[in-house]
Amino acid sequence: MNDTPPQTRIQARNRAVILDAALEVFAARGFRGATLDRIAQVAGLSKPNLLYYFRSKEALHLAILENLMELWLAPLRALDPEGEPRAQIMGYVRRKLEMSRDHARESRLFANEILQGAPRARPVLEGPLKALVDEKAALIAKWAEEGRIAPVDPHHLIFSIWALTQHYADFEVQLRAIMGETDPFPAAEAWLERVFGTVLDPAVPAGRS
Amino acid sequence: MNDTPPQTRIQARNRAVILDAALEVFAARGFRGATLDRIAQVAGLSKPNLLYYFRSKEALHLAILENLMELWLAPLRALDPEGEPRAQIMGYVRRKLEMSRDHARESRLFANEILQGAPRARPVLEGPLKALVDEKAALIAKWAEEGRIAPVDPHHLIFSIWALTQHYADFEVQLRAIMGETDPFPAAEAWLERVFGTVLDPAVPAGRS
DNA sequence: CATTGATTTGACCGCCCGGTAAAATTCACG
DNA sequence: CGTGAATTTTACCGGGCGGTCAAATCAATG
Repeated sequence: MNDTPPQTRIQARNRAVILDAALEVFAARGFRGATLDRIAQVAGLSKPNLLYYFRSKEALHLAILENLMELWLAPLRALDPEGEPRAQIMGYVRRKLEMSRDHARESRLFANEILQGAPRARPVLEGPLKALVDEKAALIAKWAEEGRIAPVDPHHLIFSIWALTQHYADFEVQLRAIMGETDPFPAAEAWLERVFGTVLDPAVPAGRS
Repeated sequence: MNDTPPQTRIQARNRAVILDAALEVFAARGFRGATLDRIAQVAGLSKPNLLYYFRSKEALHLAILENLMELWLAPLRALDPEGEPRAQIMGYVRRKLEMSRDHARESRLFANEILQGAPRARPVLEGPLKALVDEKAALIAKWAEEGRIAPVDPHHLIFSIWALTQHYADFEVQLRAIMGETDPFPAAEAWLERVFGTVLDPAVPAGRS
């Protein structure tokens, strides 16, 4: 499985620099909108030098995607079947929101990729992502059946967590246009705690008409 | 104000065809990823012919944005200060979800634009959009003070409605990868009714720890 | 310090892109 | 059906794009 056998220090450093620059540019402009010239410029290298480390734009994008998958799936993977259900789900919400705050570029890169039909990420979505989601959805469904959380549609609950947390990274420009310079994350955390806290509370009757 | 004085039938038809094709292509690939050749091809015209109706790619994109603004703001604008608060907000949620179902391309075009820093839509965001949101947020705040809905942060409530509804259009590929071919909208509608129904219910205590 | 492999550079290629010019065609109207 | 305006096409241009190549430079080892 080790397909990067001997790696010099220079290689390690330059690959890292390039991946970071490419993340920046792909996130800000999408795959087609990004140019190798710009990535090379941000990385502080010449374009042919960049292509010495990654044989094509496509390969570079795929390398980023692979690098990111573990980071991206980790918060959901950490949902613990042995833990207290509501605490587990609230923890997931919190971790996802932290992702939006601390890894906004990664979030925007994914958003760009999916918006444009996921031409490169499709296999990951239909493979590992689907498997993980199905597994955790089953867990949440079990918790609901046992009455430890309110009865919910597990898939739509997960989609809601994605939507609400990622929105703060992906649509940041819009939020700032409306809210100004104030950091939205403290209020967002309180709000999301409130939303999912009430909707998961088994003692709360599903909203009256 | 009438800056399109005499418009022939051919002009009306071709402008409409072009705008539709451009919406399709911009939504699927973003501004930089879209090409005039492709838009012309989808519209069934030659590229110079397309440029006879819109003087540049930029102008075409702006025309779409202007066309869309009214459609896009309408659901929020319809929030009626005289209506019953919860019914009004639930109606807004429903209208926005309908937008995602019936105008997915428009949603994705906006998402692309905002994701990439809103270089063209910024004025609209900071102008009319902010004004409308501030107005309606004040209305929601008033309703909350009067105890007619649960106390909420009005801005984050609105952001949540955007995030949850638009997610079904913008991330459709991801949803389908996980859920398969089944239409997600019926379940989505029930779920959103549930979420906002409980979170707005003044009789429901904010979720316990 | 010489040699050899790793790294970097400059010059370049062919293609695609946004856009233009002008000729050719079509249309509306008397 | 003739005429002038509206529309469409053909041919093209300059620049930027992803990518290649061979030469130059650098780094590590004996």
